[in-house]
Amino acid sequence: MGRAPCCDKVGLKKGNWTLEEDQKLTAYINEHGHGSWRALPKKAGLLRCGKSCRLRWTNYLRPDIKRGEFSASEEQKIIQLHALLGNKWSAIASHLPRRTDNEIKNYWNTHLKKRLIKMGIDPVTHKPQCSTLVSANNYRSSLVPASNASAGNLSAVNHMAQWESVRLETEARLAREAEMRAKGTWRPSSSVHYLTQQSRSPDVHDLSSKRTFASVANGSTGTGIQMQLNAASNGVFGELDFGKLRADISFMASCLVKNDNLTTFQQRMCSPYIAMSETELSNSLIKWEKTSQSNAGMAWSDSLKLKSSNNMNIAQGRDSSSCSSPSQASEHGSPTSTLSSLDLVSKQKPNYTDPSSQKVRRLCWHDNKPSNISTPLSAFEQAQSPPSADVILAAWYGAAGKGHSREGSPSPVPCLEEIMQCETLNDTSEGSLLIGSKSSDLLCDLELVSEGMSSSHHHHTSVDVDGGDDGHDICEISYSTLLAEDDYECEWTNILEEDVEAVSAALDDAEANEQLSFGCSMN
DNA sequence: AACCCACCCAACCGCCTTGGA
DNA sequence: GTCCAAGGCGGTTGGGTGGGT
Repeated sequence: MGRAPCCDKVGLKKGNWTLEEDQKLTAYINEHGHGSWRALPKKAGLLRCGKSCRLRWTNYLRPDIKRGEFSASEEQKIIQLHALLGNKWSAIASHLPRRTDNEIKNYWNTHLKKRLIKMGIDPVTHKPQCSTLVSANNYRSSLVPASNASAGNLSAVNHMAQWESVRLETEARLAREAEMRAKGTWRPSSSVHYLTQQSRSPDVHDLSSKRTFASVANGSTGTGIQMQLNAASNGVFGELDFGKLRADISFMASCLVKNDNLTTFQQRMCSPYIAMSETELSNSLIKWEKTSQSNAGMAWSDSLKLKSSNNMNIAQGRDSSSCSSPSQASEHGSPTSTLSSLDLVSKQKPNYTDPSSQKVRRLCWHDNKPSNISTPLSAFEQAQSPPSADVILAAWYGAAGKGHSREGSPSPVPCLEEIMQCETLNDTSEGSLLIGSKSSDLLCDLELVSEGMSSSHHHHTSVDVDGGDDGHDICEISYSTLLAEDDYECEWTNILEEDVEAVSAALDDAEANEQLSFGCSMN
């Protein structure tokens, strides 16, 4: 038995809509809203089925839809999104404001698909159908800004797609979680691994007193990052299994080097501001790796229990990010740079959601920059874009390798924080930092909720991991600014109580069973 | 002018999902 | 848990259109 029709179609009109019908439908919806689509045609005096009315409205008559030619950037976006999502037209449409899924679908089928085929690109896989290098390059340049295109290769596109996919999934996840939190139904992952009580530093505040906490560290074996954030009342950060972190970053970097994916990495990280060549960066990282072995035993065999001394007096609403220079940051209480460390240069961020209250933080080498990483400081001082991959990698390495780099800070955690916050450099109020790794079980679903750097904004940072098709896992640190402060406060409260309970219990269990250990080996 | 053909895209079809009873 | 209505979604259709012969 076939499916029953959506409505009784006897006597109903089909085919193209007339102007009169459009006017009737528009007038009715403007006055009454659409309500039940099934009932609408009768009420509106139309001899159409409800479904037909709905489609006509959503795809054509709705006032908030944009019609007409697609811009180059829209085309580029459609191709990118199609590479990630396939024929998920509604999902694609959700990233193209005011465009309907139907319109995008049609445009794809009639224009873009053919264009790709002409270029020798399989429109399904987005990979070259044959070795038509010129066409493939054209394809790449249609996806990658010109400033980047020269440095990349086609694999960059695929990786970008994977990364973008992760980002989209993370966005969706965060949205889901936010919704759950708003409903008070959110719970941390059941497979949470926490640090043992013993591993916590005395200077880390007791969890139960934390103002800010929302951490899910989905523990697994191997090379992942395990973090626990015991957010102090005056800021963020607590403990981190830096042995694993370092091992993972090290592994990641070697994979990147081995697999010739640094270009991809650079592109995704920093676009036009790539100060080092791929070879230069590879060599630097390898060299650094060798030279760092000597102190690795000490620096990485211990679980570093950390409290950020770079917590920027958040409780007082101050932080170094609101300073216009490192020296000012220092005056505001942030520690000064000592070793070959990172420091922050804050600059006013253009086009920010709230320019008056937001500052841009930029990572740069302040002094004693590692000699084997030739990052020209001026390039970053002048740049109006996120720092390049070498700086970020160097930041991780610098942080990891030196153990710590700041006076008064026993740990590199501040550097991690800086890396996260560096994402505020993005042109929008949200962004992400992505790190690839070849470990198949790279873990980590960490979420940090902290009070924002300014009094009027809260920042939401998370780390997520997902697997790429090519065997690489991708760790994403995403960042967003939540502007709906009231909602956020509500969410915040909900999280706090639940998490304190959950984490306390987890800590107790861990302590009792000695399930968790830190100071993982480096291999 | 008439015909053919390829192309475009609005609209349709049918399956799937969701949410309420 | 089941049923069902409503809406969402993606694949496909077919009428309109324009260019070529």
